[in-house]
Amino acid sequence: MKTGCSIGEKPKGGGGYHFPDWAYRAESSPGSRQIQLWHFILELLQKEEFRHVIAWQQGEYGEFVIKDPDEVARLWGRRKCKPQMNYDKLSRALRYYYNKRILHKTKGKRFTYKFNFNKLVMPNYPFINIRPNGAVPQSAPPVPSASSHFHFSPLDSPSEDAKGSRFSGNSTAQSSRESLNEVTDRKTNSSEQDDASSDWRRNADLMAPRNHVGLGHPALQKHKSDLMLPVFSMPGMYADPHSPFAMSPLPGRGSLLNLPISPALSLTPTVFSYSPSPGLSPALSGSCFNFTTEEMKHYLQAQACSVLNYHLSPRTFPRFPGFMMAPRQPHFPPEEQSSFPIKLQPPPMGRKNREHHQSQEEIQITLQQTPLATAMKVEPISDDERTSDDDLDSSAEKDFQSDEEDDSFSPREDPSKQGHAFIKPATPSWTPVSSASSRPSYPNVGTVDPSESNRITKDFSIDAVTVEKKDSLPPKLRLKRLWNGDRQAEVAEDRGECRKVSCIVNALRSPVIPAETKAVTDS
DNA sequence: TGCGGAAAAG
DNA sequence: CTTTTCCGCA
Repeated sequence: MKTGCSIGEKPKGGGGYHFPDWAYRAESSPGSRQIQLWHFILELLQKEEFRHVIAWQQGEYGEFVIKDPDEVARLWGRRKCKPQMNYDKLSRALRYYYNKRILHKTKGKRFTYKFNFNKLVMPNYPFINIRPNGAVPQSAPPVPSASSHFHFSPLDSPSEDAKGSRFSGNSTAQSSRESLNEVTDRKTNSSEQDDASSDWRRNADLMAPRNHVGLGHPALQKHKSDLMLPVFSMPGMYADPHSPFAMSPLPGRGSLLNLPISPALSLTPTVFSYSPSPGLSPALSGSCFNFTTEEMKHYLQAQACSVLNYHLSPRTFPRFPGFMMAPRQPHFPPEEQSSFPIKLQPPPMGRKNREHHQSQEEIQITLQQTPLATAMKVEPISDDERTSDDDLDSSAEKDFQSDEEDDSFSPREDPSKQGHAFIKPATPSWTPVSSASSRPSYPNVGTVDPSESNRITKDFSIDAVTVEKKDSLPPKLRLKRLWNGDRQAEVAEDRGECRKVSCIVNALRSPVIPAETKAVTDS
């Protein structure tokens, strides 16, 4: 049973790490609990075992290459119990991420895609991790430093305006509090280069870019409460230097991030996410994220924030405790699982039921075939609620599954025990802003390349539309709208959740909020 | 190869 | 909703 197919496994309890309840909540994992493809990809990328199949592309952070498409598809199919899976299908799923801005294709490079970190949160991030004090865990290879600057498209930082102060600037090592503020602020600079030292804040902005733009939509806004990402420190985790997840070697602030979320952020969906498409403005085109370690760190933090703010697809983030994976990592037995029969699923159904059902038999797969497959890290929470626990240890049997398995943790424990810091979202203090409805202006659009702009425009439209009219939208828009809607809903939930937790954030953010609100309103 | 619409499944 | 399945189009 791999987890994949089966439902939940129980975790084992043992070692578990406990995550806050909210981590287990449905809200946290919206929708289907099933693992999402991007998450799966990330898992593969984290494991060395799969390095030959899929790996981070050097040079560009977040960019990865599927070296063996068929294998990846197989693994994915296995995980989802879709024996018929192939790269064509998998890639379609990947393409759906384009609009969500979770991923984008690196043009010109075969089988190469890039995560849009602006949108994703990587809980695992060590950076994020926070130790109370801070040190950063080390291990990670440095983030690439390369060139280092972020180049974001102007889009990202749409209007630069905005909020004004953006960051104060200190260095990285700020207190978490500061972080919060920063986050809150969004803004950005665009691409410029910053010095390394530049703040990540700016980076943060990047993440948040959309806010401005979107700002509006008061209606939409949900204010999310402040959330904090849970972070764990896990040394060792992503060692891959190319991995965006890599830990930062830097000593910096290690503390946790608190991620406050700015109300404003939340709603707007991604309008500007960074999406470098080649077509984009020249500057953008390259797309890229290059950063120094520090920057990366900041960036990540910011991202985290942003994610929250953006509220990506709901499913996207935090919910997975697994994701956070704590310390478990050390053990994945690479071995493959032996063969275990997978549950077959019915033949492909696909679109209109095609007739060809192949025999399911084929389906039966022996997993082992794939040497690669192995334990993967985490999966999202197990499907069932059971709480499981985590499996960290579960080794053996589980392992086999491990590749897919979910890790669950025992719920409700005090995370602190673990040593990881886990932060829950704070309750929001502010009240929702409201509604000023204004249509957003579309700054920068001009700069964008057509395709991109197109997209953006769409988004904007959507937002606007959303605010005003819901139903009339064309289907596509409507979908997007829904998406947004979802988020809103989540927000609400989050709040609740947040409340549970104590947070720090509130105080900090207050100042910010007003600004945002104002901005929105003004528009 | 890659893209994205459409329909359907869960 | 997200992903799977198909498919037609570059």
